[in-house]
Amino acid sequence: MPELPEVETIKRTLQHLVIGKTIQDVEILWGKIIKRPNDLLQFKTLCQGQTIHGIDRRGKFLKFLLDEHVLLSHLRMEGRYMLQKKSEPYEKHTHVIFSFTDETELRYMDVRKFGTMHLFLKGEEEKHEPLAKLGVEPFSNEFTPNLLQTAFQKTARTVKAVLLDQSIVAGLGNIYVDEALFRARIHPKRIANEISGRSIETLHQAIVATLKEAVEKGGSSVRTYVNSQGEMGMFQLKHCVYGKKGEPCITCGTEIERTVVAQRGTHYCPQCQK
DNA sequence: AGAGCTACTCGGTCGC
DNA sequence: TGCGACCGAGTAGCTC
Repeated sequence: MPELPEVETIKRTLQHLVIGKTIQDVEILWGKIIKRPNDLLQFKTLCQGQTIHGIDRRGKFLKFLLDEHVLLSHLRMEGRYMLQKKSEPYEKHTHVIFSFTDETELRYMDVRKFGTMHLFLKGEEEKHEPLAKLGVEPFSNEFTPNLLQTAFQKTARTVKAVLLDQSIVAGLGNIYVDEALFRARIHPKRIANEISGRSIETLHQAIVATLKEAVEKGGSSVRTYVNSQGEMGMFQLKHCVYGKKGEPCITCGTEIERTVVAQRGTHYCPQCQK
């Protein structure tokens, strides 16, 4: 489940692999991945001949910077990119193939077929869905305890639901919300507008620290997730609560519990998190 | 009006 | 072995 640290890791890996390459052709084996433009032939035609000049990240979206266009790619749960030789056979679940003018091609694979791609003219992408309503980047100066406080004050949703809301902070997902809440010792079901300013400050620090450590470790490898060079991220070794149901809390030894909050499986320590 | 739900997209996995 | 429930990110569309 690529969240910000995994997408950041993939971005850095892909930068080394595809910057400077020119797209010769695009093959689309599962059309529903392409959300914009509507017409698949138009998507192909617009990509053809364009060179990849850079790769950015916004929230959990990858941004491929082309000559005239920007290609947004969201991996959802299990999307992956692989740079492979054209001569290599397609692996299972390969859905979109960007073949370059050299002997290689960038292949998008996705077991769940949930991933999306949007193509925009440069500068247009921030004005439309899916980026238009995206919240602040957690590593930017805009992400402050004050911003969290303002968002928390005006809602009776659970703190977990608010942190998963991409229109407030972009890039947090199920794993890192659980980990950040554990670090901040806040129960995931706490109501956002009932959390003290001091706790919000702790939570803010916990979010930034958790994400920074995860990026340094190359993200988490959950299920089949592998970055585009085939390496496994190592942050899952650092998980304190996610996927640890029944295991002792590293702080107090109490068994980690699993519940459902905001329609998501949620792991927490019933002793430490209040 | 706007906040906050639910349905929907998929297929591997798991439990019965 | 077969079948249905489940999971989950983001958004459309619904309800209250």
